[in-house]
Amino acid sequence: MLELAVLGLLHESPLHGYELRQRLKATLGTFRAFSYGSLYPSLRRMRDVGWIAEDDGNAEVVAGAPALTGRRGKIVYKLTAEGKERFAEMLTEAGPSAWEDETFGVHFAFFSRTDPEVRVRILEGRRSRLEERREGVRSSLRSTRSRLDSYTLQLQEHGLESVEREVRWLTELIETERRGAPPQQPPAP
Amino acid sequence: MLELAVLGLLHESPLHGYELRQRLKATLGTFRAFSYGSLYPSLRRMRDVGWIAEDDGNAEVVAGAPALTGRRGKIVYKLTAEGKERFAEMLTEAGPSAWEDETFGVHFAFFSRTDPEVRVRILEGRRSRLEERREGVRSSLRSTRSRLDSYTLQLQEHGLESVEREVRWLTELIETERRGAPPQQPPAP
DNA sequence: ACCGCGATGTATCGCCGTGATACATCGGTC
DNA sequence: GACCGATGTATCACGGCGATACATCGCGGT
Repeated sequence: MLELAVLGLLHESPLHGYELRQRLKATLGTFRAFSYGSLYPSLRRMRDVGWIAEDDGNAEVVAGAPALTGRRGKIVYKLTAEGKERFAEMLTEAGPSAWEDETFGVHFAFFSRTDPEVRVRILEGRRSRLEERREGVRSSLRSTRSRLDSYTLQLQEHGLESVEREVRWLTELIETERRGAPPQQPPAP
Repeated sequence: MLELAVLGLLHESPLHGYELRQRLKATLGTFRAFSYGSLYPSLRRMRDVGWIAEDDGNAEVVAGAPALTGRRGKIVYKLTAEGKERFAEMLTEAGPSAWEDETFGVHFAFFSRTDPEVRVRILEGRRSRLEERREGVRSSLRSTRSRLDSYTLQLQEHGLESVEREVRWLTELIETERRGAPPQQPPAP
């Protein structure tokens, strides 16, 4: 989850923790935050298993004073070969884990590096997931509508509309995918 | 959070765990699930601090065989006086904790038992929370739009529209509240 | 020249909720 | 009379969150 996101961002360029978090926010947007409380431990774990490494760049600078003062500089991470492999693997996995609430957004964010067939499968998986949920809400609403106070009803209906909207969005995306060209890409003249 | 929800549901009628979870799903809808993994421990804690109690109803039945077989029946919980107090207190708290993502839905679900002024304050708090987020996304979008691939862009814009929709919904609710009558309630003739 | 302050930067900790799993009972159906 | 899905209670490892701590940097104000 977080790991996939980190791998994906580091795939573009080496980054340090703070930057990583900014990019996370900018890339995932409203969808998910990811606090430092999960980011730093995650970075440590990924470093320990060797998917990422500290990129000390060119450490040709003075080697005396900094050490004495306990000076702590930025810690820049970059992908290792293993990390790249792992990232590629993760992008081909189109199982349920790819279309759950928490996961889908991250997978989607890296769709431009995902195989077209996998993309469609994930989008469809996500859609049926939401369709199930929609039916659940609908039937629950049918059977309990009269018993609910107006606020609860309001909440239910707002939720239902959100899901419906999401389904429409996915349907459009799927059609676009099927049509061949991902968003814009006019055929060569 | 879960505690508020449980208190609110038990306020209507005594329930056992399984039922509680069904009601949770039906009441909160798409908004939040709450698994047994949090429900049962929470019930235990709330019982320990005395907000709820096991309602053994009329235990006038046979007292022999069941005990011998280690028979485990339903465990029905009901609110204690303390629990009712605590619930009332929670409903008057209109702080940031009431309009965060995870919390808002639960508070909203019990609006019919919440003071009108508190309702408006929570709705407004929620709205400004979302407006902040919206501005964040917008400015991040303004400054990075050109650098984003079409999928990331798609995700951003979908997220932005979701937030905008939510804000509109809240604005309508606030206006309805201000107009006096919570959804339906004609003034006495 | 100095102070303060907000942004940058790394890190930890307790809390809460999830999803998987286990296990037992009950009411039907074939 | 055997099976099965719904009902019912419970636990555990795991992941992420929010608060918090602390240090540095660059900047504007006086």
